[in-house]
Amino acid sequence: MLARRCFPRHLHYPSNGVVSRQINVHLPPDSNLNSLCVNGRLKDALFAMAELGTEVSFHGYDTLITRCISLRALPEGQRVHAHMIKTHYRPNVYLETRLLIMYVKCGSLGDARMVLDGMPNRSIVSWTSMISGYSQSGLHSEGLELFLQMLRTGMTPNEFTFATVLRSCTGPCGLEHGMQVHSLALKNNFESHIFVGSSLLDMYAKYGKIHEAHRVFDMLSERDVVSCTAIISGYAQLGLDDEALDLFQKLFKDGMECNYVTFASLLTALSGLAALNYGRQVHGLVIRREIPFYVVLQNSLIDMYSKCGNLAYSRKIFDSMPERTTISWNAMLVGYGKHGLGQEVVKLFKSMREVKPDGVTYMAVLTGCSHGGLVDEGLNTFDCMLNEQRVKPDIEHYGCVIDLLGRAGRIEKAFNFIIDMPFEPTSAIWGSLLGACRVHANVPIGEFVFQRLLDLEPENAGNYVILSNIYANAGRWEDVSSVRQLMKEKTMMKEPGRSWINLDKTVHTFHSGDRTHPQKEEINAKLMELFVKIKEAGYVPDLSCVLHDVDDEQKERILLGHSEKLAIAFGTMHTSYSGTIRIMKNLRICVDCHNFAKFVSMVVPLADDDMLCLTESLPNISNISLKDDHITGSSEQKGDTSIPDYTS
DNA sequence: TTAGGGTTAG
Repeated sequence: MLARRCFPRHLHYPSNGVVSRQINVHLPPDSNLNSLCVNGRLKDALFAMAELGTEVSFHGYDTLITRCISLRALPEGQRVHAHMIKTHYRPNVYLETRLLIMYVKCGSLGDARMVLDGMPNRSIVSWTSMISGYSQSGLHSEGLELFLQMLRTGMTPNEFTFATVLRSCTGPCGLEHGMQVHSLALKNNFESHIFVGSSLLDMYAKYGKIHEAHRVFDMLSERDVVSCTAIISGYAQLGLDDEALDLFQKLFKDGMECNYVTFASLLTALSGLAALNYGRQVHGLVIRREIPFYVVLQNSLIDMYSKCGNLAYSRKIFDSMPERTTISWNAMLVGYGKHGLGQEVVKLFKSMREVKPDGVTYMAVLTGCSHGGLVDEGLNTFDCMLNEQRVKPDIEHYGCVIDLLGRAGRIEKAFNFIIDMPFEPTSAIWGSLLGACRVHANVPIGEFVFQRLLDLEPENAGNYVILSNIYANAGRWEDVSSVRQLMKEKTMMKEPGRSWINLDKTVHTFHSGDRTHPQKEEINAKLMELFVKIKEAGYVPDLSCVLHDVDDEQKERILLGHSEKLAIAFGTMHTSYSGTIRIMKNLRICVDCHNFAKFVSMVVPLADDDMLCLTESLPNISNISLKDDHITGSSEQKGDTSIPDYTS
């Protein structure tokens, strides 16, 4: 078009008797490089480049490098770079930066750094691209070091640089560095920039500074799906699940945009809350909004259903996945392990072919074996880990083996394993063995372990309680008194046991021996009714769970007052017997309450539907909708379109 | 030309 406009009008249309002049259009010699690249003929373009020799222009090189970047074509990119050197072409800052970016995108950081180091002049884009390369490869200290080097040259970072370098603020000194970068961002007026702010709040959340993270979030000049997801995820990753859910509901009401990452993060919070109803509705929302079921989201769903007690549904999702990552397998293995299905853990692990196990996989298998009582399988797995040497066991893996041996009653073997392991034992390791000493009544090792724990965490009341438990179990009531006296002197208080149940949007909390609930008489009557029924079914109270020197009748009474039993009795009073009673606890359940719950499940009849649900296919949950500021199920739907629940 | 959020374990 431009060339045409340059020609005088009279030369375009020769009139009769006038001989037209021959027009020669002078295109640059490398003009065909662009069309070759655009048409996907990179190899031909490179051949043309070689033929052209020194006649390749700035635009020609730019076209070639851009194509190499988009194709992540490293060898081809190297040929372009080599051609520049061979023909003594002197690229400008822009073109050298493009070369650097090509190496970064192709994962060749060493070459990228050589380009940067050889640049006589560098732009902010050159620096930022190199820092970004380091940050994306997890080379955080290199990224930070380069950032400092950049500052020393007097270069001022821009919003891209801040958003990038904040990702490198991780590890032991990351918070300190991050706060310094934050100061600099403030000075340059970038704190409220949406990309910089999102990185900042994410950095603070990852260090547990959730208030600072939220403050940055509130300061943002605008909000988008990434910044909203980052703050929700920040709460969820810290285990502040209620807060994550509340914030999601608020932002959702305000019209926040959601994508698969938002829902994956939200599902993490719902898993922590064991909030199956919300989890189901999020699943429904994902379907209704036609959010793509990327692997990350499916992994979150597997985890949510298993943590909410709906393991069969996790497996349905797992089996339906067209593609699985190691995390998908880990989530499923963890699910089986948490449900005590050790055999399933081992079976699934053995069938794991499509992806390689990682450290989390081994943790899941070892804990699964530990909870399922599969000692030999667990030890074999650990040996396998040592032999293969692909994943190096860390102290947590050793901890799992100690737990495995301890739970199985092999206390001395567990003790020797601790002594021989290549790590300094932590309080968690000794704590695991102390728990095993309580279960398997090993007083001498228990006393030794308690002394080690006294050195490591003298203020942990739980260790004193377990030791007193060990003494109580051995009938050494004087020692029990001594330990309790020691606790009193140190003014230690064990966190009291507490259970709660969510009924009709109200949370009912019970403490041990609670007599404060308005329905205490009915609860007590129901408790006695259940007690009689389960005793007939074979339940025998486990009096060893009582740590007081009282007679057996008194021990039974104390056991019956445990908060979870009160919550169970209350649940059966108000929940249809065909439904699930879901109780949350702040502490681990005692053995007697565990047995109590199992027997109650046996004597309280389930409706046939619950049993049938196990074999049902994925139900249609597209009718589930969001109403007002709460996520609720639609009351207008016909038939049962909810995801079935078979956890009772 | 350069940038931000994500799933499993403990």
